[in-house]
Formats: sequence, C-alpha cells, structure tokens
Amino acid sequence: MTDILDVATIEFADKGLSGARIDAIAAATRTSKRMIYYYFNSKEGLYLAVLEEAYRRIRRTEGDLQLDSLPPEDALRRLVEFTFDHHAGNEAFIRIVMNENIERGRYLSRSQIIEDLNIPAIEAIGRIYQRGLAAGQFRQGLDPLDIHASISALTFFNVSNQYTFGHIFKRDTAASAARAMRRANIVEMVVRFVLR
Amino acid sequence: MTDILDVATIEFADKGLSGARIDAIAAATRTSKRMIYYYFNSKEGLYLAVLEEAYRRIRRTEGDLQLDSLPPEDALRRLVEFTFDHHAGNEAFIRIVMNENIERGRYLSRSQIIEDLNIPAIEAIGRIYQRGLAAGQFRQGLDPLDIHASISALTFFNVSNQYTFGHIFKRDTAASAARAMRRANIVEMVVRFVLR
DNA sequence: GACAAAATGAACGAATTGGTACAAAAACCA
DNA sequence: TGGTTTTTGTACCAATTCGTTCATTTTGTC
Repeated sequence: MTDILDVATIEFADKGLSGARIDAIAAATRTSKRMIYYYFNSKEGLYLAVLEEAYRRIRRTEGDLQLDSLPPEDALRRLVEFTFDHHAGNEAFIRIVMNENIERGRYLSRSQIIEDLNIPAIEAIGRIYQRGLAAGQFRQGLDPLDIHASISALTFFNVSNQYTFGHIFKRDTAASAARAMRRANIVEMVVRFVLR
Repeated sequence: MTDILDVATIEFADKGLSGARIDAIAAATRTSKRMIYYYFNSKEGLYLAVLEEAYRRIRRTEGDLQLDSLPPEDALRRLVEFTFDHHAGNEAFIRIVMNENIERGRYLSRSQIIEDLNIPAIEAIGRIYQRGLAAGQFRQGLDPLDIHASISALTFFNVSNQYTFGHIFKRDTAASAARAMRRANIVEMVVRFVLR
C-alpha cells in the first residue's frame, strides 16, 4: 500500500490529477490495478490519499531547527534558508500543491487531516518575531502569517515556475550558482523587511 | 477563430491541458469541433495557440506606465503595485502559466514567439534601478532580473496558491482588505530590498 | 457565371481509461 | 480444522475522447 502511494505520488506530481493514469500507476506497482481500487476505491480517493500523505511527509521532514536558541535575525535567516532548501529539494511536493491549486483546493477542503498542519510554521515565525521585537531589532506591526506568505511565495515560486521563468529569461534556475545567489537574495529580502 | 481561442483559453485555464476537453470547447463555441481541427490540427496545437496568445495578451495590457517620469522609489512602488494588480486581475493567465510549468515548459520551448516577450519588463526595472543608483538611494550590486524574480514570485504566488494557502490558514486571500494589506507589504518588501 | 479555395456539418471510429465481475487464494481466529 | 474475513489475479466492459471521413456550402476572384 505504501508502494502504491509512492508510485502514485510520482505519477500525480508528474502529470497532475487528470493527466495521471491509473493503469500507469498499476504497472509501476508491485501489485495490480485491482489493489488500487481495493484500497482507495477511486482515482480521486487515491489522489486524496497522495495529497494528504504529501503534506504529512513534508511536515515530518520539517525537523526541529532549534531556532529558539539563535538570536532573532540569525533564526530568521536560518528559517528562510531551510525553507528554500526544503522546497528546492521536494519538487514532487511542490507539484502536488500546484496541481491542487489547479483543482482550486477541492480535495484539500475535503480533507480533515491537513487542517492545522502548517500552524507550527506560523508559530515558529511568531516566536522569532516577538523576540526580535523585544530586542528592538524588528519593527512593529507585522503579521507573522504575512511574513510566512512572503517566505513561501519566494521559495515556492523558485521551484514551481522554474520552467517558464528559466525559458523566458534563459536562465537555468536549478544551476547551483544561480540558485545560491537567489537563495541569498531571498534571505536578504525577508530580513530587510522585518528589520527596523 | 478568435471565438475558439477565447473559449479554449477558459477551458485550458480551468482544467489544464490534460483535463480540458475538446468536445467541451466545441460545445461552447459558435462553431463545431470540425473547425477546431481545421484551424489548429490537434489538441496540442490549440493549447500552444492559447499559450502564445495568453502571453501576447498579457504583454499587450502592460501599457506604458510612464515610470521614467517618476522618482526611482515611486517608480518602483508603482511597478510593483501594477504587477500585483495585473496578476490579481488575470487569473486565467496565471493558471495557464501554472499549467505550462506542470508540463515543464514543453510547449513554451516549442514556441518561437514568446522568446523575447518579457525582456521589456526587465529593462523597465533596469532603468529604475540605474536611476536609483545614480541618486544614491539604491544600494549597489543588485541584478534587475533578480528583482523581477522577486516581484513576480510575490505577486504570482498570491494568486496561484490562493486556494491551498487560504484553506490551510483560513484566510480568504481574494478578500479586498486582506489583498490590500498583502499588496502594501509586498511593495514595502521590494522597496526595502533595494534601498540602501 | 464559372471555377477554385476556404469553411463547415454530421456522423463515425479506434483507442484509451476508469472501474467492475467473478473467482480464487491467503491470512486470521475460534 | 473449519469457517470467516481479507487480499489478490484475470478478464472484461461501458463510457469517454481525440481525431477523421465524406460530403456540402460558402466565399472570393477572374
């Protein structure tokens, strides 16, 4: 069953919900198509399971960064760097999320599990921000969720739109030099936003 | 034929390449399926035409902002605001681009037309940046393309990921109050990045 | 008006695709 | 062991979907 989920994740991430083929997934599995329907009932059921598992997995790999032991600005830098690397290293997850947005979040809203899956990320930012405020380093009136939105946007887009962006501007965004530059600039951008 | 393109744009933006149905497009058109194949030969041919036209259209609506007559910082603010509004108001275009990234830019790379379609955007930023440098307001060593990447990321993501983001954080990103806040923060973020 | 070229309508076909019927084997449990 | 539940394999089906065939009409042009 884990086998099916792994194979299905690759297929859905590659082709999207409508582009994915149950027969292709079955062929790449150790078991048969019969089993897919036995466990997941339908293509949509399988997709939902993949979606939930993808969020769960990504959440699990967000290990403890021990940000609380770092000075606020360093903690923020580290968080952004981590998020950047995390997104860059999990293209399958990015593509699943892209696809779910193409579906207008239809399956996500059908799922109970994912509800409060990303709240910890906000809380981490909230703690850093409060410490930065207390230290007089960060400016007031900012919303942790908004900061999170910016970090997500900058790091997500770098992976999600790499093909159109790279093609139009003739730049290989996956190349290590370009990626390192981009990473540094994104970190700088977020830090400068919160600094007084 | 323009009729077909309009209908097809809606369908492809809504469902993606594999999710779109030629019969559905034909049914919503004034003409018949026969005509689609007469003009575009195949589903992929139609999709490519839609993709090219989408980029052309978006380029056309990027009217002259007359940024050169504004002080550098104001010009930059205005550019970001415009890009934000532009993306927010063209969800169909955003979704076409999302889908093309799901396709890994396969069709974009097959198209000659789009090649140098977004270069003007970079040039506009380049001019603002140079003026800001000359005025001693902007810091040195920045890459206009990188600034463009950040502006695009922040404004694109706000539309493209509104469903997953909105659902997980229980926020309606399309609501006008939230959107105005987000817009102001994105502008602030970009400006702070280039200021000394 | 005559002729060619472009545009169009209706029905059809071959291949794909999500999903199932039926039966048989494992695995579990008393 | 005997019975019940879970798991699995094979073949098949009905619906969908991209694309085509063939014939007809409209348009443009000399």
